[in-house]
Amino acid sequence: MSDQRVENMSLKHAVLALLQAEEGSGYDLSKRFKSGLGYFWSASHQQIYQQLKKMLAEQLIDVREMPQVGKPDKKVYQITALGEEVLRQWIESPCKASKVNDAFLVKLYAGDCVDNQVLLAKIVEQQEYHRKLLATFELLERQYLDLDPAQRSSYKLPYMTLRKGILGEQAWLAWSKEALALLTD
Amino acid sequence: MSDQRVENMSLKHAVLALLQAEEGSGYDLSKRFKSGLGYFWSASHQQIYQQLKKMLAEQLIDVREMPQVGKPDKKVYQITALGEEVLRQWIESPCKASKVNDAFLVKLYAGDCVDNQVLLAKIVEQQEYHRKLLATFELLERQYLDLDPAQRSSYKLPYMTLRKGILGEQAWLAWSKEALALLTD
DNA sequence: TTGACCATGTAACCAGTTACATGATTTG
DNA sequence: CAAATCATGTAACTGGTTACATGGTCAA
Repeated sequence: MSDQRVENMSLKHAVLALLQAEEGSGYDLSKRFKSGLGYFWSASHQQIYQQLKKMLAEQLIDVREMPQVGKPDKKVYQITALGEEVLRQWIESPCKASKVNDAFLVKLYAGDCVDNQVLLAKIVEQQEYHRKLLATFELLERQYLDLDPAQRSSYKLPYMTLRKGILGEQAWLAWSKEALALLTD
Repeated sequence: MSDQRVENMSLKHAVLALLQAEEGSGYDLSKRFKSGLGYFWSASHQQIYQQLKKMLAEQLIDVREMPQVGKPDKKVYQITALGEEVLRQWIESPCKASKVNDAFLVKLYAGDCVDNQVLLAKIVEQQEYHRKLLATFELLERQYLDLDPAQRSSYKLPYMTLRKGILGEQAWLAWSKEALALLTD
C-alpha cells in the first residue's frame, strides 16, 4: 500500500533550483526570485517561508541559524542530498505545459465594448513596462558577456534563460507596434 | 461601512468576455477556452461550471435551459447588462502583471545537475510542441485573412491577440535554435 | 522623518487541480 | 467494440493571495 503521490507542482523545485546554486535565507531567495528566476516563476515571500517549512519537514533542505549584529538573525537553508536527488528527478520528468494568465490580452480580446482610446493607452502603458524589462535583461546580458570565458561557462544555462527573456520581450515590442498600427488603421 | 472588495481575479472576466461575444453553455465555453482565449487564459471545465454558478448568483449572467434531443440538455448562459458593465469597468482598470510559471525554463536554469543529453532532448521535445502551436495559429490566421473586409473588421481584436501568439511562438522557436547551438557549443 | 531595506512569520481566504460520478450518441 | 464527443456536475485537497504583525538600521 505505497503512498504514490504524484508530486508535480513546483515552487518546491524552483526553490531547490536556487538552493542548489547557492544556500540562502527566505529573504535571499525572495530577492533571487525577484531578480532572476522570477521572470519565469513567480513567488511571494509568504509562499517561500511556508514552502521552506514544508521542505525542511521533508528533509529536502537543512537550516543553519545565523545571528547577525545590527540586522535581524537569519536562517540560512542548504539543499540536502535528498533534495538534490528530488531536483534531478523532477528535471528529468516530463514538463507540464506552462500556464499563462495574461489579463492584458483578455482585455484586448474583449475590447470592442470600450473606447479605442482606452485600448491604445493600455498598449502604450504595457510597452513602457516591456521596454524597461528588456533594458534590465540587456544589462544583465552585458554583465554576462563581460565575464571571462571560464566564468561564462558556469552561467551558461541561466544565460540561456536570459536570452529567452530578451527574445520574448523583443517579440512583444514588435507585436505592440503592429497592434498600434492595426488599431489606428 | 462599505464592503470594498477589490475584485481583481479574472476567470470571471474571461468568461464575461466570451459571453459578450456570444451566449453559450459551460461546455461551449470550455471549448472556446481551448481553442482561442485559452492560449492566454486557461480554465478547466470544473472551474468554469463553478464560476458560472457564482456569476449567476451575482447576476452577471442569466441562464436559459435548452432541452435537446439525442444529447444531454444544455444550460445556455447570456451576459446581463450588469455583466457588461462589470466587464467594461474591468477592461478599463489597470492591468495586473501577468503571471508566468514556466517549469521548462526552471529546469533549464538548474540543468547542470543532469546530463546535457537530457536537456537537449527536452528542448527538442518542446520545439515539437511549439511548432504545432504555431501551425495552428497560422491556420487560424489564414482563415481570418480569407474573410472579406467587413467581417475582418469585426474580428480585428481577436486577430490582434492571434498575432501575439504567432510572434511569440516564432520568437520561441528562434530562441530554441540559439539554445541548441549554445548547448552543443 | 519618511521611506527603503533587512528579516521573519501567521491566518483567513480565494483560486485551481485532481479525482470521482453519470450516461447517451456518434465515429472509426 | 472502443474511443471520442456531448453535457453536467460534486468533493477533497493543494497552491496562491491578501491582510496583518513586528521591529531594527540606514540614507535622503
